[in-house]
Amino acid sequence: LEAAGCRYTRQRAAVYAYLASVDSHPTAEDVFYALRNRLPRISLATVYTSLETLVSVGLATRLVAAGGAARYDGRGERHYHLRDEETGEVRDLPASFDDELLDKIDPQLVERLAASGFRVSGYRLEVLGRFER
Amino acid sequence: LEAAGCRYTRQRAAVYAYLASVDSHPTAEDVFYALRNRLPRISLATVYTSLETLVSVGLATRLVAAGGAARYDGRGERHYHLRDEETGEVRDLPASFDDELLDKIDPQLVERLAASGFRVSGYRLEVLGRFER
DNA sequence: ATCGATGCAAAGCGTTTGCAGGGGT
DNA sequence: ACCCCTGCAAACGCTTTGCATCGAT
Repeated sequence: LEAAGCRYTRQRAAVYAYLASVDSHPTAEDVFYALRNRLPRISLATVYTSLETLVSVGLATRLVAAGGAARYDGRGERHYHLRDEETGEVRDLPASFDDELLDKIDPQLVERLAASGFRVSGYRLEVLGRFER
Repeated sequence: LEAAGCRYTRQRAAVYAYLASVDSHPTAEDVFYALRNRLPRISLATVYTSLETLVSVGLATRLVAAGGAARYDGRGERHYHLRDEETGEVRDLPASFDDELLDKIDPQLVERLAASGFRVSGYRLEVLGRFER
């Protein structure tokens, strides 16, 4: 925390501790309600800013770029996407879609997931980076 | 359009035609402004509902589930995710992260993208489906 | 004629911001 | 003591909804 060059505060520490202790990928609101027991006066705005602080120093990741607008795609064939991490811009990735990619990660993945209660219907792959210029 | 069991309207047809004609992955607002020339009385709400109609009958895809809340992850190691397409719930995928997956799609992908002006910094893979019960 | 779709405006939800006061260094 | 962070509330941006009207079938 302080090692990452950010000031220690009770709230930030609590947000970080909670986030590191669960694997449920909570929303800001989830974190807020989880912390209210121990820190009754914490505000939702603080949770938001703390989370973004943690992301900016690399101690957390944001899984969905909510807040931006939804983007739509009218092309029939499935394909991968390039996403500019700074602007949110999306373009198509010029490469063919691989229906067997999940099998290449693990040949039994889909079956194992089914056995654990997750019915797979597809996957989505985004290459992250930056469009230059 | 009608083949998919949805009523033909000028607005829907225009939204669909525009979406199919571009590869820019427009936002609802982008579509709205693009159509205003031809359909000056179209409303933004109609564009939103038309887009969702197209998605529901499979003629379009929504690339980002904006509107939902952002989800955060405090775990250090990179990993894949499972996403419930109906609830938005996210869990970790129990499989090791493959740093070379992009190379398995195309060994020269990263270089080719660099040559075309996209600097790759990573990728994100989500397995889509449904948590049962 | 029917019933779903449109257009408008207002509400809704998640997120960010302005500002005054508090706490970490 | 300094300055950043917090808490509150209000603003914000994107999306959805209620309702009366319109239009495709």
